[in-house]
Amino acid sequence: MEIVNVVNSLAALAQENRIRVFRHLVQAGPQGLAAGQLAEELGLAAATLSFHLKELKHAGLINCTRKGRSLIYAPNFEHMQTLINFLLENCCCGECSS
Amino acid sequence: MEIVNVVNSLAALAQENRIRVFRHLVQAGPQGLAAGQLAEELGLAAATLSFHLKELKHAGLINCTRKGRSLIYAPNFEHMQTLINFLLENCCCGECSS
DNA sequence: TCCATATTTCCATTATCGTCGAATTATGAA
DNA sequence: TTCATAATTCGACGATAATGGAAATATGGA
Repeated sequence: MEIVNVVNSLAALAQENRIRVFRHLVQAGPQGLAAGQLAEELGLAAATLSFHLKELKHAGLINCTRKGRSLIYAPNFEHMQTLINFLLENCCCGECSS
Repeated sequence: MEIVNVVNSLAALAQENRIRVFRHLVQAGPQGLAAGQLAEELGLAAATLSFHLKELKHAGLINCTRKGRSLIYAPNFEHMQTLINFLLENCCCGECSS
């Protein structure tokens, strides 16, 4: 993973509504959730949620598939794993081996 | 760690110059580096670096001690470990055990 | 085709971020 | 005390982010 991707991924997660969205999707699991359901459950305006979903998707943290009229969003666990590995790899210096 | 601290820490790292500063400090190790030395080695204006150091310090990612006229900055490895543990704890769902 | 639903894009507004020169504060040495 | 060095704070600027109403796009059903 390039450093610019790391910065983008961290920036995507470094916003309260987006981290709520992401964790909600993590809790929902691999089968994902529709955008509308997310908007209702998190109390976000559709346009606002769409903006944040785009950010998370652009960073590679979530995937999107269509199911009928709905767009289903789910976490990209592999990307998250890569991001965490990068942080562990560069920040741990022995003292903080996991 | 509170979620607001997580957001603050991620936001602090989600900026190219700040991640450069942080990783430079990580590489320098626990003995740390003076602000002026950091500024020179990273090619940053003193005021700019000071701004970023304040952000990192406020997030708890680095510590600061005075040594004569110089202020020495060093990574806070414990904080980093806590942050990584939070991410692992909340995002891993079995698929991505480290 | 026409309509309803789901979501995104567009737009404007407000707030915050990143930058750096200049001024200020803090420390140490003569 | 006076000066030099180290770093921060101040001030201003341009750039980007966050928000949500309104309009546009996409899909499916009648």
